Amino acid sequence: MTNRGRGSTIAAEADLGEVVLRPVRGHHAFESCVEQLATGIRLGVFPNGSTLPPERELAERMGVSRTTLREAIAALRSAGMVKTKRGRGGGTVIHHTPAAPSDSSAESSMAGLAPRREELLDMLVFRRVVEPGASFVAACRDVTGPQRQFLSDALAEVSSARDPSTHRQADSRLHLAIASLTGSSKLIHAVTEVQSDLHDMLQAIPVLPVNIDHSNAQHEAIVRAILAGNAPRARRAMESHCDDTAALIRGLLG
Amino acid sequence: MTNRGRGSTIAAEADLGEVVLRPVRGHHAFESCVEQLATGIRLGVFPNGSTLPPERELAERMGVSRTTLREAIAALRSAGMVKTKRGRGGGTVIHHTPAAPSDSSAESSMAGLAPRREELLDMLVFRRVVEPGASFVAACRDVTGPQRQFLSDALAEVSSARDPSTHRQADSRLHLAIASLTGSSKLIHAVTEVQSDLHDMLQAIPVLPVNIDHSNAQHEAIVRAILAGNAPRARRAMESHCDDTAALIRGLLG
DNA sequence: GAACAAAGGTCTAAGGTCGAGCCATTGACA
DNA sequence: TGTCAATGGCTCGACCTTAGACCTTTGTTC
Repeated sequence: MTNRGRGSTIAAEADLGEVVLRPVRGHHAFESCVEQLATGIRLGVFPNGSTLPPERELAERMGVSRTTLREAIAALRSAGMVKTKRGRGGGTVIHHTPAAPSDSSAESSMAGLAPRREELLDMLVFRRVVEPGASFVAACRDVTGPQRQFLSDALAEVSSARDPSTHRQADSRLHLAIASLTGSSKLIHAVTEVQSDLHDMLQAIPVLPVNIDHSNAQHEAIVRAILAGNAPRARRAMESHCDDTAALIRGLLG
Repeated sequence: MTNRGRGSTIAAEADLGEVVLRPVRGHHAFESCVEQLATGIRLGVFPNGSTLPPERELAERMGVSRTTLREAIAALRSAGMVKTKRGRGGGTVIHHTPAAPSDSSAESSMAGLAPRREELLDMLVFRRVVEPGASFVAACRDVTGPQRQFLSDALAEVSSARDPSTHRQADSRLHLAIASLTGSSKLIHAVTEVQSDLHDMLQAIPVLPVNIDHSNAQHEAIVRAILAGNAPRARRAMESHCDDTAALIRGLLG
């Protein structure tokens, strides 16, 4: 496209123009807000019963007008994900609704994700780079006392989670906790995106107890390596973890 | 923020809400278009004298209305970066303007980047994850004949670049070429962003011939490892390369 | 030279988004 | 109990963005 047989003597690089240009923004501001907040809620970043920041503050942090943010919140409210109370001490309260039990057939559950197949496969590649990278960086950091506690708590929550839904959330939180230790907002964002897609997929498939046990063992290895400051081992452990999840998902996506 | 002492029994995770929420979109569509196109031009993705895709097609690929895209192009035109010709066979032609020679003092050149200091340091962390990751993935891929040629050509261009400006562009193109071998649009985008920031910095500092020689040697090692399909070595080589550039830049940013 | 095709140039109506101000409700505190 | 502060609820005008249709220019082809 960049070169169409005239004007340029360079042909080989033409492909770069193809791959570098990308949609300037996926959706409208409203949709992005809904998605970001809903993701935060589903991933358990905002625990059940907790309160969102005030609208004015949230709007500013999300770089969006209060009008738009309010529409997004209204959407969440009509979806039953939050409840709003006015007045001082009021606010928007997270109200986790138990995930509607999908029909237990893996194929039909994954069917809804079929249109996003390419995107999701791409995500798995991207994840295999950023999550191990984040583990590596986290292990290089001087992790302070409270942060060690934060990480250990997140690990304990995953291990002790009873039902699949709770486990899913705790899993996401652990991965986000690791990313947050890096202190890099770009890395954190990359992991958040990845976890959001991953969440969609893993919630759509029945995860066996055997998978969960295996996953928990890997989580422990990752956290141990990070706390020990052993960056290469942290990365390798996370790589194995990503590879195993990816294999499971690729198998189902075909 | 997420929890303010009431409503939630969980306090430790409150931080996640802080770090996960992020601006929904950096700028308006118009600004993003300008930035993306200008970046493509500066990085040499669109070689001098080449023609942009037709407006209608470009608009669609960038997910933006033709009106908006046209405004962006008008901005580039008034900045002297492109020239437009009407009629069949016409189009928007890239017109590289020689970079305005900055005053040769490194401190004063970097001064303009001071407001972005945090962002740029973050970028170096992110880069150290995504570029080695991209090299790793690229080396895992079955690189076809034309792709091998593409990569080799990009390498040759960097090595043979005469002036600093040409070298900068060829360098960016090589890194983008490696990323494009992964076939992952998320990875490509991550590398594009990183290279854009990097470009701003490296153009602001005087790069010594000694640095360029060193850099060229590293580039060759990276490309060799990728062509040989040696993923771990490709990653290690790219890590060294990133570390060296980062050390140079961190030193100047303070 | 005439017709066509491929580009950029222009216009309009409809809707999204913003920012800013003001209102309404509620709990905290003097 | 009365006042205040913090919070969500609402409205309005300005601007940005979109989608589509139509115009103009220009090279190609017959």
